[in-house]
Amino acid sequence: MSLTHIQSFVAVAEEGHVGRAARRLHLTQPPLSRHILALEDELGAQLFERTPRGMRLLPAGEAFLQHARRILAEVDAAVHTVRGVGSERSEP
Amino acid sequence: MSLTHIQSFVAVAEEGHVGRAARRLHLTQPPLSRHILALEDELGAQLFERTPRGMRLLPAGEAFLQHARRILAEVDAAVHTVRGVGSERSEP
DNA sequence: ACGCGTTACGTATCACGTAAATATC
DNA sequence: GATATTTACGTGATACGTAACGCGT
Repeated sequence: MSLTHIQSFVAVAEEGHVGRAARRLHLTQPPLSRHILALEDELGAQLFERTPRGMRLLPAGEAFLQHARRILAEVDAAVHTVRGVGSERSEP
Repeated sequence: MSLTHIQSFVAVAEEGHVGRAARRLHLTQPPLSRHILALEDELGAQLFERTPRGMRLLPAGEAFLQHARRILAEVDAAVHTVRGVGSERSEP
């Protein structure tokens, strides 16, 4: 499991479409599709239903989405916090 | 930034020692040391003070540690949740 | 036939481990 | 000189993109 895979998952979940998500992430479809397959394989559960129109979240996917968003938010918070603390050298 | 780097950081923070953390992670020192350096580079802040006895957390490192633990806990929760939901196929 | 996701495959990048270097006591 | 981290360097694994495929409408 990697943060990249999680970001990919969230993008596909939000777009409901691998192609659009790929463009949003500045990536091509195949690697993005592989991210999702790797996640599903690692979790041992199908996260999306493949329809002719795109990708629909399954219950397991909805559950994962909530955690995925919190993970990414926490990573963001970590970065901002450290950058804040890190710049506290000598106050101007 | 990767989950591996974050795990490495937590291990070093807890052990205060790259060598011990490396053994705990079943890894050698060099890659582990590089994980920390990569994190510090990416965050633009020094996380540890290098002493002859090992590694001591700096304020920025302490701040990051809290977030790091929450990230890893959230990842764990995500995995367990999905595995739980995923096994709800047809109840036995 | 079209639009979607996936698989095949070749190449560039990344990440490891062994070995050597650097630094502090 | 011993113990700690870090850099050098060679090799195996990863991950991308292009192209070809499979499937349903």
